[in-house]
Amino acid sequence: MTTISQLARAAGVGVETVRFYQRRGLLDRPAPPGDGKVARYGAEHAARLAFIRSAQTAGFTLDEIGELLRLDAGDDRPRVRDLARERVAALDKRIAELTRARKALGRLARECESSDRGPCPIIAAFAGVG
Amino acid sequence: MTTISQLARAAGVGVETVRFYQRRGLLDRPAPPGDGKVARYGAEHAARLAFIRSAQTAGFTLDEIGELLRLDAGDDRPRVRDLARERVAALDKRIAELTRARKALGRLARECESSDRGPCPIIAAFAGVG
DNA sequence: ATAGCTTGCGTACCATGGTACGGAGTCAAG
DNA sequence: CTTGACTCCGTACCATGGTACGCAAGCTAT
Repeated sequence: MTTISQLARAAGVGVETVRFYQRRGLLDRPAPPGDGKVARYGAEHAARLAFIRSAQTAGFTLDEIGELLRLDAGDDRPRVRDLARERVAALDKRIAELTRARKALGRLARECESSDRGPCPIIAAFAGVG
Repeated sequence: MTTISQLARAAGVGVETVRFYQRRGLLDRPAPPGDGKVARYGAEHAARLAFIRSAQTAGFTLDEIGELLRLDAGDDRPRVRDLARERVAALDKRIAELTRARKALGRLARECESSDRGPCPIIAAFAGVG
């Protein structure tokens, strides 16, 4: 049983971030304290927080993570798979976009470095000249 | 010489977006109209707008694009190259992150699909069980 | 000439994921 | 018994890239 700041430190996030997740409905607020006046957090809170951070690194948005958490209780595996497939497709799309941008820019940077004569190829490309 | 809405349509953006770029200082406002009362935009505005959209697809932020536009006037090619290299590095980093996420999630999705027995591997992974 | 569409302008709002601040309460140590 | 550290809570603010709204003035078609 820990306090909010210990919970946050253990997960590598800020106290404000924990509260933010609570407001978002991703993380329970612990039961109001009975006699002691500071609420205590337990292992289930730490696990939930770890889940959120894990899912985040897999590219899920907080809204999607909220849905995954609700799904965690039930057993709607087809829905979980749909979410995962959607996310994989979105990741593939984004990776392809970034890869295109990276190649184009890398090429321009090499061209620019290869000579200082004439207009800068990078600027020229954006200006539609090249 | 066109109106703002024609300029926007030609570039495939909304009128509000053109105004947004003007407020950001990326795009000039045309000279106040003399006798006719509607301001007219010329080829240089269209070119500037195209530049912005181009640089955006290369992954530059609007702030960086502002700097590129200022650099376009001068000839500080080393600075342009620095910006391009920074952007390439950032793109590489982001691509690597997304690729990691994509692989992990793709693997989990396949595992989940291969069997409906036991807990869902996707949820289990996020929960730290697997 | 009058309705209705654009223009120009400022301001407010959207999503996304946080971060910061102010104020009140509680707790332990000096 | 006061200081400092921490908690709780709401609300406001940050960056990023727009989108929408409201209003007045001018343009155009009937």
